[in-house]
Amino acid sequence: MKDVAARAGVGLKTVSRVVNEEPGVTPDTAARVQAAIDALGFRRNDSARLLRTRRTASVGLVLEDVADPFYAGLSRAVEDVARSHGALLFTGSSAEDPRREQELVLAFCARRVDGLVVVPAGDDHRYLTPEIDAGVATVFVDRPAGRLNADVVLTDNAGGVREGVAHLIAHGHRRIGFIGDLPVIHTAAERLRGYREAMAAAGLQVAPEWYTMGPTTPDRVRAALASMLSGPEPVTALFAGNNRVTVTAVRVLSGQPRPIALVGFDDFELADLLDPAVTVVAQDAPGMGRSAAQLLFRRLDGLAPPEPARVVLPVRLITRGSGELPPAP
Amino acid sequence: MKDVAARAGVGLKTVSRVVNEEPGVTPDTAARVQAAIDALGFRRNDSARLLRTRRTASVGLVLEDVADPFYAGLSRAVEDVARSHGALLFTGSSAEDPRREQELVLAFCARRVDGLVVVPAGDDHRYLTPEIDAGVATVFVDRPAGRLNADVVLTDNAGGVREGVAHLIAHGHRRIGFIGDLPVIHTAAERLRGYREAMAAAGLQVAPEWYTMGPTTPDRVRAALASMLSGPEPVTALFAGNNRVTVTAVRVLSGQPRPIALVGFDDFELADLLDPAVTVVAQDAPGMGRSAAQLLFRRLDGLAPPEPARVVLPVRLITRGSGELPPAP
DNA sequence: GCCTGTTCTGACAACGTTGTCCATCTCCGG
DNA sequence: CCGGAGATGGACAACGTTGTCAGAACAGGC
Repeated sequence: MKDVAARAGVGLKTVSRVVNEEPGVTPDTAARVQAAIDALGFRRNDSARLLRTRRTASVGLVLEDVADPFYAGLSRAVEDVARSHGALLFTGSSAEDPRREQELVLAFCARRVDGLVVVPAGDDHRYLTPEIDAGVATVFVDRPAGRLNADVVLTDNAGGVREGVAHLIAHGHRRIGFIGDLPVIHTAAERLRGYREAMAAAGLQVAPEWYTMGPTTPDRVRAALASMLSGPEPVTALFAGNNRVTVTAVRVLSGQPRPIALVGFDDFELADLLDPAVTVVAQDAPGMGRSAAQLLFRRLDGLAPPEPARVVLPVRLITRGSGELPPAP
Repeated sequence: MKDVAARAGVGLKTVSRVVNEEPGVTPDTAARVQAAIDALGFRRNDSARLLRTRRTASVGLVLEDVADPFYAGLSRAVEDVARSHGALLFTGSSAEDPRREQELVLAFCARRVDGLVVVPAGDDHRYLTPEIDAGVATVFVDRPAGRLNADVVLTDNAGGVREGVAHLIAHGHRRIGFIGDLPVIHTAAERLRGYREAMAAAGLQVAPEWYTMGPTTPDRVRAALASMLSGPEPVTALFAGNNRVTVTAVRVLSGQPRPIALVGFDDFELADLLDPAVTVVAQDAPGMGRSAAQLLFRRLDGLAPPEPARVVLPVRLITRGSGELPPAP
């Protein structure tokens, strides 16, 4: 910038004014400065600029795994909102590891991001208190923060499962299985709650071998399903607690002699092309990302009330066939 | 930092030394400084640090759409490599719009990222020359840069299609259709070339109505397919030029009286569960991301030879059934 | 006691911008 | 011709770090 000023024969500040299109520069000198800029190939250093202005125009996004289609959609929505506010996006995957999440979050804070959108892993986010007090706007998505009262955008997990399970009950099922993710994951616990509530609301007892919570690896899901389908009181229908469970369940059930009804949480591509097509409780990933990001920027612009907001997005039951199979005799 | 120094009764530089774990500080003073840091909740400002050291420890990733599963996998791989080198990742989606790509790239450069991984949109990337000359390491992925000789990591698109089409020919097909993306997209053009070469190699003529290039919206794919399947010489097999085409083709073909053989470029989840299961030419998205990022960091560490590298990753034909259907009589 | 070398420590000037404030210049009305 | 307003331009000090260098403190050898 100094070089540009020298070449154009003006002061440093004048160059700054031209670069920022501030008023108070005659067209004549502006042109001279512009020529010098072009000649020297000058590019403003935004790092320095942002150091001075104390706004970095960037936000950090921490989620479980960018490669997961659900988070990929969420991520894109956050990006779009950020762009519309002129901000750039730092992204990082926590892989469901609280330490890695903390590392990422603190790295973002050290870079002085204006705000943070976080899909929290782990159950204790008090480490964020000093950062939030220091002014980093923070919005949690998909799950609430642990031991911290902060903005959060959620899906109606329990309600969605209730609806899905009620759907199975309405089609005559009484013995319904549930396979969920690790119980420490908030969404997984909520979904289990929805399952229990729906069964209770219909006056149905839940046998302990009908539900199981744990890692959603294909092997474990396969084993869990096998044990639900054998025994004296085999289930006639299954509610799959997430995407990965649903896919594995479809694989296992397609090799099953009796048809087993299935409803899955979270929609996925091609669900309608399978045989039978898979009924799902669909959540709106881009919608969650959008809400979270919008809330974040409202905070940054000082347009949100001081107390933490809690947004719960509705889900939608998409009936496609697999949930409408009658119970095998 | 000044406050910390004052509170600990030491000089500014000593605090800096403690924070950076530089040698030459007595344990005694180090402890005093640390206490002051904790008391004041001090966090080093990395923006300022990086302004001074002239290394931002961050790289920019520009791709078409983070929400696309292919790029999501690529993105995650880049992130992992970046993390292992202690760098943070800026992400942005170009939506296949050259102007938006340029905006993103220049914004990243203005932030002085150390390097750039770009899935190029458009056909002219000369705007990057000054940035590259200024020292921003740049690696292109999936497609080469337009009018610019730079590092690039590609998939063997033409070879993959040749293999897929040869597979169809081996199963007795002679009239094979091809539906590809916009011809300005390098990968689309390469795949068309592969199709032509495979047909020519087998001594087969290609009727003009057997192939078509354009936007891969469901409507257009549907229309293209309809016209290939009608007429005096209907195709008996189809090669789908990408993911989205394959999915639409599966939808259309499932409603078709005669079975039509199908091979798609790029694998997708559940391809094995469809009926018939879909044969694909699989490319390795994480592998591409990894290669590109590794190449980038080798450049940054000065370990790569000066001339631009060109890496071509192999593809893999995964036979599942849809490509083995015999031609309808 | 003095010199030498070895630790430590801190002042100071960068890094590349922008905000503040003052100096100049031009133009107009009185 | 003068005073003042309004435009234009530039000097300087931040922003929060780190690299350089020189000084202070301390020990050891003669």
